[in-house]
Amino acid sequence: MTQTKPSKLAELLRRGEIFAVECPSREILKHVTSRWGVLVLVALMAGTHRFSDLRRKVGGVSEKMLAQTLQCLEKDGFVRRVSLPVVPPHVEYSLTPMGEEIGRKVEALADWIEINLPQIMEAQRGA
Amino acid sequence: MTQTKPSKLAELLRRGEIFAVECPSREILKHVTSRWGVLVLVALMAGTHRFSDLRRKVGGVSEKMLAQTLQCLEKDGFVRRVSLPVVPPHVEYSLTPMGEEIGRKVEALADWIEINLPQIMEAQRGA
DNA sequence: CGGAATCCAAGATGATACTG
DNA sequence: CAGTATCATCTTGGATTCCG
Repeated sequence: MTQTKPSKLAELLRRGEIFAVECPSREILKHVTSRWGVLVLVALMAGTHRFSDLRRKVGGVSEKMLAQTLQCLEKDGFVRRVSLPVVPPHVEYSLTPMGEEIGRKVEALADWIEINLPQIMEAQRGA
Repeated sequence: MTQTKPSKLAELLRRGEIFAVECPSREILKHVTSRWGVLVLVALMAGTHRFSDLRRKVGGVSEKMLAQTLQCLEKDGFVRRVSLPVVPPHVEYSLTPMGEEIGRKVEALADWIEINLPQIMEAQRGA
């Protein structure tokens, strides 16, 4: 394997690996585009939230799924978890720099859908 | 219902309805961010594909899920299906103008992940 | 070739109860 | 408050088979 250090350009040209079954990107994509992952990222784009704040904001999420989603996003390096050692417990969640970057992409997608919802609904009927 | 025609600005400011359980956007978001929805949209960004082309390109997808995903995206108005009445059957799938728009958002997300995968993997270990 | 239909395994999600 | 643990359920996804 004569493998030179992959340049930024090479990486940019390497598109399409997501189509491969074993591509690690698929896992990340799965986390980020999961039912609650999307909403949590968008919610955190507005700033730091406590666990219960997020639970209230993201309608319909259960404690279990919120905790699980947050742990997952934290492990991927998108979410920062700060636990203040007080009683009662106080835990703050915010986006890391990477989290903000990917959050922008996700938010762009969500916003597009919200804005174009009328056209989409129309297309659904019209077709 | 004294409902004035919602201005573009009003729509832009209406962010956050996705957080509501009953928001219709959630359904669309679900279709678009589904396991195979993302990959099909990105695949179709490269141009028209036949069913079996997509099946080959999108690694790991079963016939059932591909068909289901395509129908769903077609109903939402993102995918155009053209069936040529020949034998053997020949069916072409492509993106509608709306599909291209949302496809760009999805692709941007997928590309970001692929490009930043090294950093993500590093963060996973480092954290 | 491009599906539709069926059956079944696996994983995601939810309600509830409990804990530091 | 911020979770964890457990169990029940509901949805996804895949293998297979059949059809125009």
